[in-house]
Amino acid sequence: MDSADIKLLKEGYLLAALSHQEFEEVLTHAGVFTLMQNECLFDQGDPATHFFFVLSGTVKLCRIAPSGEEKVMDLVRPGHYFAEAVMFMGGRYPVYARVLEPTRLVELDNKHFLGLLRSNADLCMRLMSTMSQRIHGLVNEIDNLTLQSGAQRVIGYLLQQLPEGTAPPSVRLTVPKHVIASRLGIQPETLSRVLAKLRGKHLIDVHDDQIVFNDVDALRCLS
Amino acid sequence: MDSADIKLLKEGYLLAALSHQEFEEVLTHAGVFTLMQNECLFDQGDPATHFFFVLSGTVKLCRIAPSGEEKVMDLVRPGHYFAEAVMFMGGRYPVYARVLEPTRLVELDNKHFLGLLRSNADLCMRLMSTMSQRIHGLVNEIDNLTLQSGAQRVIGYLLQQLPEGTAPPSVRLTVPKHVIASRLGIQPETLSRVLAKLRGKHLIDVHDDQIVFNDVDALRCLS
DNA sequence: GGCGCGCATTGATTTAAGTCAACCGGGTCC
DNA sequence: GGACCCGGTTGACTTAAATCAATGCGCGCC
Repeated sequence: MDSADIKLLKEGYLLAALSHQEFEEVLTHAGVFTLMQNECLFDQGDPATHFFFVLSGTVKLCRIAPSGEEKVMDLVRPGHYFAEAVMFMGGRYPVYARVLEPTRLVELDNKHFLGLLRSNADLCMRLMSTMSQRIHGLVNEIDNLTLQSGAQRVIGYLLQQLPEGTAPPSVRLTVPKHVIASRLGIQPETLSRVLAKLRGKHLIDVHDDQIVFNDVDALRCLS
Repeated sequence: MDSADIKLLKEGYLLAALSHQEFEEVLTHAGVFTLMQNECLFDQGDPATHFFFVLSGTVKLCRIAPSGEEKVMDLVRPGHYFAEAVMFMGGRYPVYARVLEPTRLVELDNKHFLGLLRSNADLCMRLMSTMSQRIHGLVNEIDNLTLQSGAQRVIGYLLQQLPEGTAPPSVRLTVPKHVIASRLGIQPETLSRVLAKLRGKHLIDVHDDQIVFNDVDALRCLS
């Protein structure tokens, strides 16, 4: 773990609650490692012993239906945690985790971290805050899935990816399109058609994984 | 608040972490009141100042789409909390709350409770545990919405309502059917048709809000 | 180069669920 | 009693999205 990594981890919202000494202690209980493209971190149902922080790369969290098809529940990017809530459900990961590209991760030991939580109210507050945000995100997700059309979800997703103040406004899709489709709860074909339609209306231009927005406001009011 | 109420509240998982003295103090900051059928507790977007515990009755938590249609996010029954995660999102309720029948509630003051959390690690642990369960529930919900058919969701819901070891196995729908439909993300007509179909296959019998299961195992393997 | 493979796109078709409309039975109110 | 409303059911029809199938394209590999 180089100094940039440590900086990223330390500045992540959660651990900012720790004193220098506590942070050092966390490091002694933390593992750092790299997974290669498509490697699996844990399977749905595996005993949950750690939670994770992404240093670089992308992690895909999925559910699999009995029928075999999979639904991407979340895509985790550098600077974010995942599976930290599982720590309290005592048991098993409710999703499986796989990386989409070479990905470097920090793993934090649940047992040790629970001990730390007992002695640090600030840390508790921060963890509760992140969990609460996650809940809010999931509620929004359900809202989207039940009250919005596929096209609206696509537009919402694109706008969400849009960084602040770029001109011309554009996004780069960093994950394969079929993964985005699953993330949005639609089929790849449907995603393709939605993008084609938006292109037809000259609201966006698509060049491979690069999407240029011609009229952000118009898109906003469609979502 | 009579002694049965106090017992229910005290035995609810969350507050069991409190000493007798702490519990008494919580009571001094807690309000108890009754809402009549269809009364609104808070609106989506209202500033969140309290969270709640249901003593009796049923609370409906909803989102409203721009189009005006609503999606029931959750139905909260006696012995359970709601809106406790909102406490950390600083701000506003992400759903609106309305009661389906005369309902008695305990309201707990966010500010005071946050203070209590700072001084009581056990309480933190319990709250994190309930939040984590909520997350798990929401993940399952998304799974259901994206990977299962409407019929499967109906069956799953019915089985979930089924109490342990009743013979003959049956459930009583305590909320109007159109509310259940919205809860499941389908239209009332669809719910009606699914039930009719199950009835046609002699898997269940329906008499108004009473549903008798003729073959629980067959239903289980359909869900 | 030629071959195969995976991903994306496009078209044709199917299907699950939504929409629209009619009807029924139970409750309430005049 | 009759008029009304509300919730649920059922039927006819529409529609959004899934499915199936064909094609194209980039890429690695022998």
